Amino acid sequence: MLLMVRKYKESIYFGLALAILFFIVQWMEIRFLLFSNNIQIYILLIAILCTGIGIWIAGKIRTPKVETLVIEKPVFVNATSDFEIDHNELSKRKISKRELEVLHLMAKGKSNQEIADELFVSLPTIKTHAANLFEKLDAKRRTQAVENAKRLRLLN
Amino acid sequence: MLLMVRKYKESIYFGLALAILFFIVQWMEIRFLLFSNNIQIYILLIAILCTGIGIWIAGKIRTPKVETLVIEKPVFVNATSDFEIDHNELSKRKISKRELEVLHLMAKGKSNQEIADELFVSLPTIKTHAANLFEKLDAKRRTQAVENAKRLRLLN
DNA sequence: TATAAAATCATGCTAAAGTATGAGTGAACT
DNA sequence: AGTTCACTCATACTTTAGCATGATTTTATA
Repeated sequence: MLLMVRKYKESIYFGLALAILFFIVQWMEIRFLLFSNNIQIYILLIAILCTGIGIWIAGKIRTPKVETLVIEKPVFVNATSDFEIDHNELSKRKISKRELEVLHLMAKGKSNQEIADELFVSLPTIKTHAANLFEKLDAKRRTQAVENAKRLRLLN
Repeated sequence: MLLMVRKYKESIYFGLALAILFFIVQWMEIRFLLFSNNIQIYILLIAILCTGIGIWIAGKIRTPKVETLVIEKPVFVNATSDFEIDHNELSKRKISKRELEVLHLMAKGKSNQEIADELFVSLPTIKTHAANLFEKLDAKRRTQAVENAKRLRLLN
């Protein structure tokens, strides 16, 4: 309960402010201080007041514009400097030789057409290989496939 | 004159909005649609509306209070080659901070739409950044851009 | 306070990527 | 001989990427 009060503090304040406003309105009506024939001015005051409240609320609830600075912290994991492909991961994911070949060329930034030309096969073939790779690497796009493959040590 | 309009654009908009609001009020009064005996509900609507407007205005006129958030990103490297970003290459190619940000997300395998969502900007904006990046990295495709960036030590 | 640079957004377009589905071929294995 | 599997190709389709161009707005800076 108390936690909820804290969490929605601003909203509750706003509600309270509105409630108080209405008591004032009521009171003014009763006292005949309300210039009912000139309601515009009255509404103007409400409008300006509430706009002010809105600005105040915004100031309270606004999230500060965060500027992210990424600091790369090196973590030494493995003293061997030379890359070695993870054959275990390869067979676990049932990635074929041809698919790996396509993956390599994809990682080099080649287009499907370029890969097809390089491997002397047709464009649809490369697309099939690519689709199979995405499936096997849990990727939706080639960039993601390459990224995942590097993470899994299938590429360097 | 025109400059003033520009400078106080938000205020002018607010004034105009208020004016329109009053015309509506006037019109409702004329039409007898205004529930004058149940004015509280009416005022409630005005109050909520204007609070919303206030929040909107605050969002527009707020000074960007930047707060730097430092994220330590663990980078797995082998002992021989620890990665360090080549700031020289960055400035030589005039790659801006925002562009580098986009490049990082591209390297993670995100789509333009995902990048746009993550950075709270529109899709065309990301496309522009991407196009500029390709130009600056001598790349034709995003995969190639990422590959080149890694080669130039702008990414790891 | 002008000016330049960076960042944003839009639109209309073409090219490429990706999806879904089906199907043929040849090698390897039992 | 039959089965499995990698590899190949195709067609039709949808989505995303990328290009060109121009404009506005922010932000930094001289």
